Amino acid sequence: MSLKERLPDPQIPAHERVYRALRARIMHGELAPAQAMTLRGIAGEFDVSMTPAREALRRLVAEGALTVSASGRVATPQLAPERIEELAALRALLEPELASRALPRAHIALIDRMQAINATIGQMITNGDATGYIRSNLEFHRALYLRAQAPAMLALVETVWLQMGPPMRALYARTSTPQAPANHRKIIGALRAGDEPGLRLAIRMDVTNGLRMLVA
Amino acid sequence: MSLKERLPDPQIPAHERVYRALRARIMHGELAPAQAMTLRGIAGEFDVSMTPAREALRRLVAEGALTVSASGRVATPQLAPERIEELAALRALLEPELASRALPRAHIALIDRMQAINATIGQMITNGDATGYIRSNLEFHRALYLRAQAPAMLALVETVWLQMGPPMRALYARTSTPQAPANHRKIIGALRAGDEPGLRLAIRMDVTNGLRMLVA
DNA sequence: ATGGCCGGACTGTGATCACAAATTCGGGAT
DNA sequence: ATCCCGAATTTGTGATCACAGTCCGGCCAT
Repeated sequence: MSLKERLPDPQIPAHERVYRALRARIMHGELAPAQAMTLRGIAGEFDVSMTPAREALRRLVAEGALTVSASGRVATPQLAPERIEELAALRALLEPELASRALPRAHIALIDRMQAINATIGQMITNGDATGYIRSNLEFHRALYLRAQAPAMLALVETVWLQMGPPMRALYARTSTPQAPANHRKIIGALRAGDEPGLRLAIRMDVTNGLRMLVA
Repeated sequence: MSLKERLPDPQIPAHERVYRALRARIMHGELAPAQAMTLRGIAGEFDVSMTPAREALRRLVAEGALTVSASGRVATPQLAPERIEELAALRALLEPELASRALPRAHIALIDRMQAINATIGQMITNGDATGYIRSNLEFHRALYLRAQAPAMLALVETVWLQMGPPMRALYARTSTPQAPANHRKIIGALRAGDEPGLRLAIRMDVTNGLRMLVA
């Protein structure tokens, strides 16, 4: 053995696989704030060596999804309330712009899909599935923003989502009555009506309502 | 020799040193678009092994400063005009907000410093120092935005600056009459007057004027 | 001369190891 | 019981290497 043994590695590199898995965990709120992780721990969990594990972690640190202490230890960040408000302000700034750009390209099929996703969100709430709720919620927004044809802007918003992952988890640990579906219905309504100002407002409300619950 | 030989490595890790150097190069427009680089080349240049070189490059890729081909080669991106416009739109969206938040905290010393930086910008222009011009220009903006107490927002803007580095270089290779100082004087004036709407407008004009030159 | 092909050099990926710093934990003194 | 200190373990950093895929050169056939 030792230096060969390359079995199911078609196309996607190991560091990418680790990165995607960890990123999903963080964004969907599966990790609590200030949760520490070690290179060897991650490497062992994904059955890779330290090298790809280190690359994946470093990449997440670069995106602000993880913080690194002075000694090099990495952990999910413990955000101060002002930082959470700042991230929410960024969402309130960027997402209406993305929605506005997507509006002209939002055809019926998209709106129907968003409505379906919104139904899924309702199910997640009744099931008490916090992770599934967060994931579906982001999927709802991403489905719309993808139509904006603005990859750089979307990438920025996604890093903001990433940074809000752990706080979101902490939120759903204490409260349990999200009102996202109602806001989302307003978004869908504005889309149907082609009402650009209404859409911007609905998006902003949806984003800042989530915030209000987070810091309250 | 071989595995020891750790001479002047106090505090700052090798991968960080490489990262900072490359980041500055890119952001200040020292690298042309579509400029390729190799792991071993970077490693050799900074007298480190491939490992820290790889980490530095991966980090820059994560920030959008570099692109990686399907085969793993990294290079500075060759941005399509729509991408450049998108980045400029992001600046126009984020920077007025940062300026607005900095306004209440902008004391005289800061304004004086910005005026001094603006004078330096003028020198850079007369000297024909493109890199120095870009660097001073960003320094002017960063000096203001630092007062906004919004680290996440500033970090996002800086990654946008990073992505615009290579195109900026390409710009100053063909034109040579930046009008930044005039816009900057308007910014300083609005700061002195405590005029928030005027400040937002001046910032937006400064940003979009640079764009107009970029795509023209 | 030109177009396709084949070989070698080059490049990124991942594993493994040496090393130093840091963290942790247990025992002893107060 | 509490605090402190030192040793053992754990942890990140960086170097080196094997390997496979890619890229670039010249060479041969047409």
